[in-house]
Amino acid sequence: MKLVPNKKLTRKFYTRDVLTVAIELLGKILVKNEDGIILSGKIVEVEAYNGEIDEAAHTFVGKTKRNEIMFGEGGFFYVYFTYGNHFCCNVVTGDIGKGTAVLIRAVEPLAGEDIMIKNRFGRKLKNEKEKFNLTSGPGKTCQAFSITKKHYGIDLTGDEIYILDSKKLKEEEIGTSQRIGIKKSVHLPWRFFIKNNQYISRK
DNA sequence: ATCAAGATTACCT
DNA sequence: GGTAATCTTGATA
Repeated sequence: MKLVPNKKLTRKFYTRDVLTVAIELLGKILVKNEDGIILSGKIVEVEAYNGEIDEAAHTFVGKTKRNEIMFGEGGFFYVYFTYGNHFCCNVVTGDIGKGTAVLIRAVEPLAGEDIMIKNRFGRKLKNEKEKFNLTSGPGKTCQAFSITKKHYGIDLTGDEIYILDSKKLKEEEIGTSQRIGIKKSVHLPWRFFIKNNQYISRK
């Protein structure tokens, strides 16, 4: 797919197969622009979820109030709350009715890193090592970006939360593994990450 | 109305 | 390496 560097990804990008979108989202730039505060990060780790064949997907059981947005058109934001503490954010993919989405598991901070530090720790960094604990997981990323239920259903082709294009990664730069933290459909190799990146959640 | 599980994280040994 | 914390959601009655 032909795309222009540093331009916002369009609806067409998102309304494709979930695995294709998941892999191509690596290296792209997640941007949040709210109340004049701009936060951004390079996407370095994702997971694909497909309710049609994947028991771990929230959409596997059919439509509920929580997963409704995942059954809509691609290019919308699916945010959910889990384990009593954490939000996780996803990019809905495919056509209406598919129930597929990509979980953003980790990013590498770009703009607004100082604000992310404040959002995560409420203080300054204690050491250099702590820097890599900023956004190295789905819950951490949402906390750093102040992403909550309030952002459920946002249109990613809009101006509040969106994703910028970037140069396509080479195949050898991308790693694949089983997904993390699930108990069903564990075998599916649907986690994708940028090899040797310091911000991925696990080796 | 009640209950069990969960796409996690931080902290412990 | 292991596990407690914490509460929304979805299922069952």
